[in-house]
Amino acid sequence: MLKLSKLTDYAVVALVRLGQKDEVTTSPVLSRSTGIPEPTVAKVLKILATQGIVTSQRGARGGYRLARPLEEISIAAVIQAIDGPISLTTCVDGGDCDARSTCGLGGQWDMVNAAIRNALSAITLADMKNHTVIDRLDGLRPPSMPGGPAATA
Amino acid sequence: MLKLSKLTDYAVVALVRLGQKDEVTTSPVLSRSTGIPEPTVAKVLKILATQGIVTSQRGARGGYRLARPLEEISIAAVIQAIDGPISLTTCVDGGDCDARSTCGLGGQWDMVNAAIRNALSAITLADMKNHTVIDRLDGLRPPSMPGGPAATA
DNA sequence: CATAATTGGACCGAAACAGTACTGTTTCCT
DNA sequence: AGGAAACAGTACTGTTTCGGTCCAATTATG
Repeated sequence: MLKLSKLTDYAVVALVRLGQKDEVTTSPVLSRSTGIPEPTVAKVLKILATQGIVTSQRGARGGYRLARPLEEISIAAVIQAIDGPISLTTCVDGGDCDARSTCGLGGQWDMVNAAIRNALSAITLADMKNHTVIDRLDGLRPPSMPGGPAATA
Repeated sequence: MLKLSKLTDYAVVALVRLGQKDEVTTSPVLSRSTGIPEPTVAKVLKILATQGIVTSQRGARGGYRLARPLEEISIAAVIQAIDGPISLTTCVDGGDCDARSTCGLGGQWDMVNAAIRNALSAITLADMKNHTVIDRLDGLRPPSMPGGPAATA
């Protein structure tokens, strides 16, 4: 369905919440303030810690803290941290595409991937809080749609 | 992994192949010329037919034909035909997002969805054959990256 | 030094997906 | 008119991935 996992959704919510206070926060606290089930939010934070999105402090009085301010964390970074690399097809690099010869289109999907990555990299977590990104999104639209081909979508 | 289904990949390959000849083509022929297993390519074409991407001719000497030229079929249209609507989160419209109150960010995901849809609508199947889309993709990049926030991805 | 609190990593069940097979309907050719 | 070819629809099965849970490693505190 081209939808990202629910974990990623949780991650964004948790990260935005984390960005509101610049202090270490534990999983239980984050669970209560976001409504996300405690084990789940713990898992999400764990993954984000390994990816360097948040820093972790183990032991008593431990918790999590944003590694960077919200403005410097793109949606693409979060998605890549949780869901893995953004590559729409398996036959991008080193994939097991055995029909490469008959397929006709060599690696044209990379182009599509790049387009999506661009769109996702332009939106930061800070933008998810306020609506200030809309102006910038207008700039993302193609300057002219020759003949109006893609009007189907 | 934010990857689209393999069926969609097959669909693009089959459609591009269909666009090379303006004549009805059967599933077996398409299977041989693309390397996609016959039952699978048949399934894909069936779905595409119901979505109006291709037209079908039943009976002997039947087969499939593009409903529109490749230039007028966007990647987004194909993805939506196979994988369903492009909506990254379940809490977009009428979703079962029960944490809407504590979630903080209302429906900010719609913005992200729109960005992706834009990127995907700007690429047509014809672009998948030739590399001519690159110029237009440059236009998709945000005009200015203030402070370079999303440089992470 | 012992204890409690908290993260880190491994495990397991469930749901969605890809792929396949079968049956029915329609159309062309003989 | 009869048979063959090809699409249409449905149902089934194996696999993968996702979401969630549990136990072990680590550290501050008293």
